[in-house]
Amino acid sequence: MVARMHDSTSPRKGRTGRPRSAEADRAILDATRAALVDLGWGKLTMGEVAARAGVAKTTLYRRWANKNELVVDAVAVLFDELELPDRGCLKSDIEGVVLQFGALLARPETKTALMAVVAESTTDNALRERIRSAIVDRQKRLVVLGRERAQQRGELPPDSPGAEGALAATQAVGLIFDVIAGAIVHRTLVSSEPVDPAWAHSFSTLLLTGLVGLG
Amino acid sequence: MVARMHDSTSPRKGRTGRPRSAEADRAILDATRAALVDLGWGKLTMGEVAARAGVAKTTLYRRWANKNELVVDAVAVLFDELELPDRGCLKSDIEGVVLQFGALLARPETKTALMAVVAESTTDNALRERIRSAIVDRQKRLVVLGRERAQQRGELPPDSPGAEGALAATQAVGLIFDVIAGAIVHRTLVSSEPVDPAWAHSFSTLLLTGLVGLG
Amino acid sequence: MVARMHDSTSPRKGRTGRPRSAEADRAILDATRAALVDLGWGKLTMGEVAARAGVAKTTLYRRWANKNELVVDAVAVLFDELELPDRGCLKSDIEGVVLQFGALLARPETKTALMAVVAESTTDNALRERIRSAIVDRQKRLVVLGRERAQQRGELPPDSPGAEGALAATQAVGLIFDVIAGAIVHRTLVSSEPVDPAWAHSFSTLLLTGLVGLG
Amino acid sequence: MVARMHDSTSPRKGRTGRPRSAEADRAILDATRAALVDLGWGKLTMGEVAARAGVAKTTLYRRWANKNELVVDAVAVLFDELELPDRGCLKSDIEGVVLQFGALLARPETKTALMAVVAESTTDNALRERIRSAIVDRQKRLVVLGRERAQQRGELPPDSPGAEGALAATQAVGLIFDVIAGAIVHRTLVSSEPVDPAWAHSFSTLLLTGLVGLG
DNA sequence: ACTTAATCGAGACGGTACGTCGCGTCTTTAA
DNA sequence: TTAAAGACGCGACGTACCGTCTCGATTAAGT
Repeated sequence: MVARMHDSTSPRKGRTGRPRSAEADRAILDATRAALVDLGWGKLTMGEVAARAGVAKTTLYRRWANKNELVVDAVAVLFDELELPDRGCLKSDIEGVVLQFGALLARPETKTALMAVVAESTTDNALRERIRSAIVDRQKRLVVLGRERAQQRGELPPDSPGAEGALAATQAVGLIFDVIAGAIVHRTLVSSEPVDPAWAHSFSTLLLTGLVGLG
Repeated sequence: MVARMHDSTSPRKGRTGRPRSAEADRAILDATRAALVDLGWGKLTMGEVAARAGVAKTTLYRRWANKNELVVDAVAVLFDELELPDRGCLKSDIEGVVLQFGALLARPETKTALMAVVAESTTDNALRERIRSAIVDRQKRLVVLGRERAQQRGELPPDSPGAEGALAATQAVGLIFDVIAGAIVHRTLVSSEPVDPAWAHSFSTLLLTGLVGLG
Repeated sequence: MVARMHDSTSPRKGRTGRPRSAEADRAILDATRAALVDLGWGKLTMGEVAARAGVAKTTLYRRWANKNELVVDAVAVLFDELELPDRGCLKSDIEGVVLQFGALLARPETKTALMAVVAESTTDNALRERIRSAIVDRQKRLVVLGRERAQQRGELPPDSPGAEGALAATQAVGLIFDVIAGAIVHRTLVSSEPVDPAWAHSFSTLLLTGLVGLG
Repeated sequence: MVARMHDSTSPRKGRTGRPRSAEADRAILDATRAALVDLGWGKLTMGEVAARAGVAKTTLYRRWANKNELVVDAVAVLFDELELPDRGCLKSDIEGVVLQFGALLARPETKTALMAVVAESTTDNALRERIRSAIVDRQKRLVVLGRERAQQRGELPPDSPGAEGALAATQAVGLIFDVIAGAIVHRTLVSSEPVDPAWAHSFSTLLLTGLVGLG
């Protein structure tokens, strides 16, 4: 189910009949997020979402094919709030974004939704692709940006020139992203301990100087 | 559901009544893993597991309260196969365990089951606790062991003496575990790229020497 | 369970939503009767009825709260086939209806179902009420009709005028109904002997002339 | 299952091993009657009876093969209390026994148990036979006795002599028994109205003088 | 006293049916 | 044509009892 059933931007010109309610769209997505917080993924039902949104089940299915699609759309927007403020040095930049991401994952709807859709994606390639494009890849910009800033400051060596260097840089971005996002997610969801300033400090130290520097 | 319904280690001394069948335990867990491979998390049903195990559904529910608890126990044992072979230096040891863990997560039953139960655990504290005790905490041994070995070899500084030092060491183990496990899980399940020797090399380099060394 | 879950007579005017399928109603009641013949009360299951009716189990439960209620409704209609043909004199009329009722109770589905629901009704007031309204009270018409006819023929004295007379008539109908129905049921189900013309003759003689006349 | 699994009168001579507990027998039958009152036939479970009797389920099944057998044994004794006191005339004798039987059937355990086993017997011939021998036929003595008394008093004509007359007398007893017992059972369990002196009077009048005499 | 063996309680076992819940679809009336 | 309402077929759920089967612990009668 890659093809969207739903595109609120198309005005559906030249069509007859009663138009779809834009308000229903908003109410459904809001209800989905709220229900996710209250019930979690497993207890979330389409009927419940419809009831909370004051809408018939038919109206949901007219827009989204199933629970996964609905939830991905409902939560994708939540991840766009991450930013990389310039705190003057690479270490501070890292700590800042780590704390932001940690705070985001501490919120119940974010935590629940992210894990649920990722879990579902292990058996649904289309869903995995959708998550990557809608959520994950968009956040790699933070790593790219932080890296560029650090190179300009001289905290990191510049990329090697040429195609090889570009490839190495891409791979480095991927690696760093997996390490940062993975560590935060694992600490929050598996170890279930908080991503607080002390941990952010330890983590950024490890990331910058390695195990030897950790002491 | 804090109290365990199931504890195969206690021999139930002095208790009356017919004892639980140890063979049923084993058959159920085997059937769960097999069904997980064939059907995936979403299609896995208690009835199917019972049928495959040649056991009544009641027998499952007598031991596990629901699908999540059962799958955690069924999958937990898979993680016990991880080892830390002595490859002579810290870097090689890390690469070895990273590759092992990566291979484990590449198997469908591990991947799908682990993500699903972690997702459910975001709204189920008892389940989270069970995951931690049955899976996560038991694997921290690998980090502890690798650290000790490296200290004996002189690759890492020894722990500071006294209570403070012990605390710092515990925190360091937790941090390192979150970083290693988090990175592997994230690469496998979110980025959906393989944990191969090249990546293991890059990752262990980053972990040992930090971003500067990655250059 | 005083409120009816099921009322096929109300056309639900002005209500919204998909209406209940009248065909499903019929199919379910037919299937219930057929299954009753094949399986008997004890082996009759809701799932079996649903399967025979080509209907989902939920559809049964949407209409009837349990097996008893369903069977009462399924069997009630069978009693409507009883008639009081005009055979010219009271005694013949009685013999006719006695034989009809005896034949009805000889059929397996009637016998097994009636006794089972009556047995359940000893501890279920709602069920007893349903039996009375769906089966018993509707057949009192036969007694009322037979009595009127006999009065018109002069075989029985007319009702006394006034309220007292009406009350006495009502009580007489109740008494006669208990005697006739009770005797037939008892002979069939407890004594397990047939209601044949000879017995019908003896019984109607007893009923008309009393023990002295039986001599 | 006509053969008894259980015979408390045999001392089991010459057998070794622990003897059966006579107290358990009594406790089980008492518990069965009590549970029948509280729960009714449908909700009565072997486990419940065992728990109330302070006995293991095994102990029940060692003595009775199933619920039916147990309940028949538990309730048969209740019907032996009926008597036919000599009140001087046939009509009074009838009213007396009608009221006795009515009072017996008004008690919850009697009512429930009788209907339950009769219902079950519609699909179990052995059970029907057991009921007839243990309960029904034993009460026909009341009709025989009352008839003889009335004949001695000259209220009823004597039996015709010879084999034919004996047959006729047997059939008359059967008919009268079905009418009396049937009417009382029907009024109590189906019409669910009380068998009080007024009704007993009307009924005995009908029985003696027939419909014409009923007025 | 010591064996022998049937009984006891407790409770796990393989089954069957239960009545409920959520899914995603279909069918109605109203706007 | 869409909307709300709600019935539909389907399939899994988790529970309740069934009647059977181990268990270890009693409890006599026969040695």
